[in-house]
Amino acid sequence: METGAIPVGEFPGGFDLQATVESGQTYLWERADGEAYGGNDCYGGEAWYHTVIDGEVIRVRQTDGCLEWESTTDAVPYLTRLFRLEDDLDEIMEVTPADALVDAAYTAYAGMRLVQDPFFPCLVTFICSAQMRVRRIFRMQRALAQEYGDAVAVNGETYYAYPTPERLATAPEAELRDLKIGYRAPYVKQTAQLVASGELTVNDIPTEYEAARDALTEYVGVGEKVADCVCLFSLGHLEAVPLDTWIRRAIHDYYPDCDKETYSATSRAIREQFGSFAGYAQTYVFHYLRHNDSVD
DNA sequence: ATCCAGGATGTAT
DNA sequence: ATACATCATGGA
Repeated sequence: METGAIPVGEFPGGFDLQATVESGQTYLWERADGEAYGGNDCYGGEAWYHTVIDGEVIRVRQTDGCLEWESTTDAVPYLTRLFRLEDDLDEIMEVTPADALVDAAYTAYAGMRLVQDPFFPCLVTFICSAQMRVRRIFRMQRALAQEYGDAVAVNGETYYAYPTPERLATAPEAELRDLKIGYRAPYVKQTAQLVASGELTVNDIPTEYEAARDALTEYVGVGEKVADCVCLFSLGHLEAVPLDTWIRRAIHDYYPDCDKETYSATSRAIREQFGSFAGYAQTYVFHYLRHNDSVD
């Protein structure tokens, strides 16, 4: 295992590993000390997290201003991309209008960054997220990885990669349902088939934001909200604002002028208010509201 | 027991 | 285009 430490405290806006990987924007990192995701506290200030990407294991933890890592490869380029370490948080917060709610969220989770997840895992995790609590989404992804992901053994530990499109495309629907995916099982299978067959891959998704969101809804189980999650958490469209139940409620209560009849109209209104980094504000507010309510 | 969770789909209007 | 029932599962 190679090891290293990235002095993230020196980056504009800093970095908060726990908030970044436990805020419900990515479901691809597992905390080594067990299942505390989505909870109100979490005692995980210096916990290790791990993921598998491109067949490589990456473990990270945060200790006083440093992002420590150990990996089967040089993790720095991966971490820089996956955690968007080059985003200038100070600049982003400066150009994003901060009212009382957004400002409170920024303050509470200073250093939280958006992630940039790999496309297919992000797509499937958010298909699974429909009508599901955050903690259960983590469990579903872990079950999928253990059942269908390639195993990587390092230092006596076994890690599981996220399943490939080919593997999920050929999995019997009944098996997927056994993993407690519920009615999303056929969505996952059919979407995996679209990707595995080459019929609709990430290369077919337009680069422009709204066009990308529309194209993503051609996958099965992907509506406007899930498409926005993929736009924001994988494709780097930082203006995307997924309108889930929490954010809809916040818009209704705090920004009634943006509360329009249709998804796309509300989306446009909220983006006009918060600008090209509206997705950052969305993710902070989502985490802030859900965390303070501490439902799961 | 009843309601709800980071919603989407199929069908009827 | 819009309205509605339906879809699993677990936790409050």
